[in-house]
Amino acid sequence: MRIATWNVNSVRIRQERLVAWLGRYQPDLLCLQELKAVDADFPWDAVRDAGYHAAVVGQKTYNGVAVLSKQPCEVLAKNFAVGDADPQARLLEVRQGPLRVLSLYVPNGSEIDSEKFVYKRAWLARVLDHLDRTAQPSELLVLCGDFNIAPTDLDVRNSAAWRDSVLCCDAIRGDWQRLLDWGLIDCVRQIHPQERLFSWWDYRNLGFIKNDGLRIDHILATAPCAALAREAFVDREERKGDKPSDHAPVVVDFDLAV
DNA sequence: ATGGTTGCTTAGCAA
Repeated sequence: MRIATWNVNSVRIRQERLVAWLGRYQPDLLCLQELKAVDADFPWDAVRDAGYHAAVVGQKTYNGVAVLSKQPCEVLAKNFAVGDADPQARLLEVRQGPLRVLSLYVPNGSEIDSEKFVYKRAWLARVLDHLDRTAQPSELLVLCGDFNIAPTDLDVRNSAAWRDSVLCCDAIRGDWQRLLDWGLIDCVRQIHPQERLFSWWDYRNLGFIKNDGLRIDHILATAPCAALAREAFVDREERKGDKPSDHAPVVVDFDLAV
């Protein structure tokens, strides 16, 4: 079973690339982030014609997440089920057989001394609360998405420059550690313990040309699920060419049938 | 990480 995650940065402008990528890599499940479109503007027909079902939580202008799947999925949650309603569309949870999958778009956080960073950390705390309430580390569970966290300096090409950013600071890496402590494993790092792999390059500053990259898109899995991971890669090629997303897709293959 | 770029929306925000 191939599971992938990709921040497409507008599903409408990336429609052609998305369909081509589905055809090329044939994921069983693809989690998307930053749709930047309401449900009605999602490219339902193109995705269906590519052979995929879709569950979508859209939003005008910003955010928006989806899960595309070869087999139909049952939607378990759109946004957090308890507490104040999150006005931003950043979470979608689905089930396919014994497997539960979340597509997450963690807030970026802007600057460390900002309300947005407070929201980012509170949002991550709500993810943990969601896991505590609804899941167990012993089940087959995968969290996919743009976490806007580079877990270690190995995940940052120019770590000194990014050290005190919202993607790399101690506070946010502490929040990442709490996800691992809950019982989640970074599948890409498990398979490639020492490789410099990046998933995002800023449009600004010629980030890709200079390979000023960070690994902030992740596939986390519970131990029984991570034990089935066989292969993992970042599709850096997808960042090239005309009108790429600023993120590349991340892929993990599991010895798991649906 | 000043600016730089991209996307949505249509001047300014978010990333």
